[in-house]
Amino acid sequence: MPYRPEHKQETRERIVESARQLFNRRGFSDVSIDEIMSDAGLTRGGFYNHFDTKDELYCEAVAAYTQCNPTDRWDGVTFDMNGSGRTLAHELINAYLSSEHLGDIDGQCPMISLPSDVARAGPEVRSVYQRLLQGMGSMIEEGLKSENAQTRRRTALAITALCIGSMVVARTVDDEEFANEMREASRQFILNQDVWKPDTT
Amino acid sequence: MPYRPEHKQETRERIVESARQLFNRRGFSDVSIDEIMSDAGLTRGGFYNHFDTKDELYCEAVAAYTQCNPTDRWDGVTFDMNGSGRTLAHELINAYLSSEHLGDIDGQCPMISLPSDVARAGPEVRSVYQRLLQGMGSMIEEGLKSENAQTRRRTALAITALCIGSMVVARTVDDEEFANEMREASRQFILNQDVWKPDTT
DNA sequence: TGTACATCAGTGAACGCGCGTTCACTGATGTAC
DNA sequence: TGTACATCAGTGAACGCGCGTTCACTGATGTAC
Repeated sequence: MPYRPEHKQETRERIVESARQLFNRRGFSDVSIDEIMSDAGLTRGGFYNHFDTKDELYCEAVAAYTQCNPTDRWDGVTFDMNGSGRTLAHELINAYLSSEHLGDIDGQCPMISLPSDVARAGPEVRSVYQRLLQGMGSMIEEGLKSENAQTRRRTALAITALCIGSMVVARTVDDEEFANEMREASRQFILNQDVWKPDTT
Repeated sequence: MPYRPEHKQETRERIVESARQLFNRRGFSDVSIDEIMSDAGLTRGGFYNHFDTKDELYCEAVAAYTQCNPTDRWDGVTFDMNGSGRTLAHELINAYLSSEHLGDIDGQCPMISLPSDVARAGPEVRSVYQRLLQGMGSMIEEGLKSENAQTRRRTALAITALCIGSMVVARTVDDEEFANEMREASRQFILNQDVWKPDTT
């Protein structure tokens, strides 16, 4: 056994992390395997020791985001309201719609950076993406005051779409001021809705 | 003068229209000039009689959508509520968030099909895109009841982000039922807001 | 503790292919007579 | 009305390049003795 058993796994994770960041920045098609491998401190040829095809890496890179707890990921960027009675849903929304998250292209949620790419991708990637989406929807739903279940679910879906949509749109424009106006308008709009659990307002 | 003076312009428009549809379907990078030209009934070489680079065509293809009146474009898919007191904003939202618009990949608004591509594109494309965005925001703002101007503008921006976002997200998932749930939940959420001009409810 | 060895993660040259772009040409067309 | 011609939109072979993928190899490593 020439290398420690964890060695190969660690290299693989390094490749996935490089890929995730590069895909976030420039999409799937415009990033080459050469670039990913060299970003991970390796050379082209080794890639196929770890993956069968570039598509397989694409799935893993999108899934990689799911595997971290979202609160871990956004811990550094939550607003300073800790210790208050706010729900997880509020923390999530404030962090998700923060200017830090908008600027953090490498660390950004792939639902913001990759929706068009995923819409054209194969069923594996798309189902990974849908799981992310439903996870976010569930977290938001938990913060809503209890009316009938269908209303809650629908409201949660709409708010999820608004969180993602405003950030997607904000990322497309060059005009940074307009981008932040869009982001902040959406954040206020969501928080001002009369749908949240009473202890969160 | 070997051809009618409009001849070249017509060919050019045919190329732009083919490009717009193919980009909508598969994005900028994954569509080749060969495909576009052959879709327009032409061959590769002629492309450079009309455009200097592929990027120039990209700008025109996104802009092409702006040049039609949005109400013209969506006329065929508006809900059957004509003659009622509904505002243009309501018509727009119902058409934009219709299942017809979700399914019409070729004719779909480029803000839905291309946000990730545009986020990575050059400043020309991005500014064309921003104009589309602001146009939609203005149309929605006209349907809002008059409070102070800033509140109106912010509300309009959030609703714009939700219209686009829910459709972007709905397009990414394979599960058609979930996609339509997302779309319909967002549509209801928007129309149920207590922000619209009284004559529209 | 020191050495010889088998393993396999990583290397880098090479492949075939499709791309954006170029260019010498062709032939359909409107015009001049 | 008929013909000869100049124009230029459109053709298709060719280019150089970068891509995803393959493969014979190398050399760092943990293990056996």
